[in-house]
Amino acid sequence: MGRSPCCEKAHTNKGAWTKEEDDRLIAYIRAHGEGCWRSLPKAAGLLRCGKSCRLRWINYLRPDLKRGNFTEEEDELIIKLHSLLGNKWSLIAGRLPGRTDNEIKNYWNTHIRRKLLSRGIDPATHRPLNEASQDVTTISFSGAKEEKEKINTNSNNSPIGFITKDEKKIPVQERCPDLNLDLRISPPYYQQTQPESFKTGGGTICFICSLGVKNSKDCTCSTITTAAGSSSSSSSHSNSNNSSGYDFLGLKSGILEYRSLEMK
DNA sequence: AAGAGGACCAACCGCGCGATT
DNA sequence: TAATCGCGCGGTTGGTCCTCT
Repeated sequence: MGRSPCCEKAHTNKGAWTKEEDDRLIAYIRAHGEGCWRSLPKAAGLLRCGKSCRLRWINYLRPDLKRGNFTEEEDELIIKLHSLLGNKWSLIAGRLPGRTDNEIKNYWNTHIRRKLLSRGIDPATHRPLNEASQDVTTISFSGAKEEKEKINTNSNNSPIGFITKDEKKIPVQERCPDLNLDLRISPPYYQQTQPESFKTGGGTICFICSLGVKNSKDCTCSTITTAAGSSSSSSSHSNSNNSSGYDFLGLKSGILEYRSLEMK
């Protein structure tokens, strides 16, 4: 299937953006909103391709971006999410308010990779380095049992650092030892910036909506408040449930089929 | 002071996917 | 049903800054 180039490369600027280009882009998007990236450069008077404009806006110019260093909490959350999702930077970014996929990707490659390596963890598999030679490609809870013996031989290496006292009593380490279906984080950033049409009466939105998916058939906004409020935790290391808990990644509600997730 | 090498990060590139025609 | 469009994603590149020798 053929594919036309995204822009006339001969007549577009490349490389670093100038202040003037930034100003033009910001002014245009303020006036007309995001979208139609293909036609935006011409309309905004920019000699850039649409993709370049989109990237510049999303990664650098968006007003809601959080600049500055990552906090320790963000570090740990990224590690946790990466162990679940692999290199799905956009999904990970969706759970970190004000952070972009590109920023997280860069941060992962420059900081967290080293951090994990220094802990003796393989950044690709989130398993101890001396297990790294095994080809682990799929997250599987049922597989934990089968690997029990293998893993027991490496019990001197603890996984990513989220193990609890209770878990230490049982020398079984799952592939994703911290994959807690009750895992909860604070409500996503989108909740605060959602247009009114995305808010339910109680002000809580579902996972789908939190990712910015509009009018999805999977939207459970109408039921999530009840579900979150009535959920109970069976995990030994879940935090104390509160009624504002968030259905992390939609695992509890079954929106995300975590068993089919694959790690690269 | 200056050069080398590494770290960091903005930006580019190619591809996949869903929507549209 | 196939072709095309437009967008978004993940991988990679290249320029700049920093640190070390």
